[in-house]
Amino acid sequence: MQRKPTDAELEVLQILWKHGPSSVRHVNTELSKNREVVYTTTLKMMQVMTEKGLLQRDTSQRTHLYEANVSQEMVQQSMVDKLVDTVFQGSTLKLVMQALGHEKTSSKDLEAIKKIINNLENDQ
Amino acid sequence: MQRKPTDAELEVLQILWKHGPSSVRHVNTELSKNREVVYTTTLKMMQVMTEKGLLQRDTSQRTHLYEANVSQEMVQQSMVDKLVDTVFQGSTLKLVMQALGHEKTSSKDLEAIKKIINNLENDQ
DNA sequence: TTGCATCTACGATAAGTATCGTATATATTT
DNA sequence: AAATATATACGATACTTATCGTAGATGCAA
Repeated sequence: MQRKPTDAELEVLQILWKHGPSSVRHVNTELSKNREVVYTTTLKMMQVMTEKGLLQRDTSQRTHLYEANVSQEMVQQSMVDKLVDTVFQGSTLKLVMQALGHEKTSSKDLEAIKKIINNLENDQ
Repeated sequence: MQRKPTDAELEVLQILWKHGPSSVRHVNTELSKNREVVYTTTLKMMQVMTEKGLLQRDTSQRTHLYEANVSQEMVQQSMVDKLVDTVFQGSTLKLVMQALGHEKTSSKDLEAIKKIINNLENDQ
């Protein structure tokens, strides 16, 4: 895969995953809901991300349309893998324990997780 | 908290968490098991980490002793929180699903997680 | 006590990240 | 058509990260 996305790049990806192909203007407007960003900063970032292969763009119109060129699932997985690797000694169990132990997870969510575990166990 | 540790800094922290207060020489030797690092690179990094507050050091001897100034649990938690925030839309459930769904988790581990969930449920 | 080994301090550098200003082209409005 | 708004392109800059070389101090061994 390409180099892992930076934090700022992840913000852009989130927006594109959610909204699909978008103009720089749109992404910038969305970003601006959280923090102050100048338009050309967003533009430049998206251009760089395109060079890196994280995005692809349609330049057939004056207003270019960008879309994510990596799937959310792949990025999620590679970031989880990396986290497990670097701070949980390779143990997914430790990660899950830490995640569940601290966060206030709803009982509905806990049930959902149990269901997943049961499915996994039946698969084996 | 202080700024989040970089990847290279995490490697150093891992070693200090595992071995306790250590000399630069020791950390460098450990790091060198994975990749090539020049001694002064490790030294410089640990000096910078000390400035950042990630480490503290005892300079009473010629060979300084460094130890982690942040706990493994806190770093783990803040990294999990951040991951949940930036790529799982704030949903711990999604993170856990992704982690369990992909990794081949042993049935012993799965049982352990179920036990944790049961404990959490009883607490509520 | 002279020389070798080992330590810290410090500066330089290269690469990557994030930010923004200016220039220029293209629409749109008046 | 002229003025205004909106796009992209591109370069400059400041910061951070990672890396390493050199210098100088300190300890130890021959």
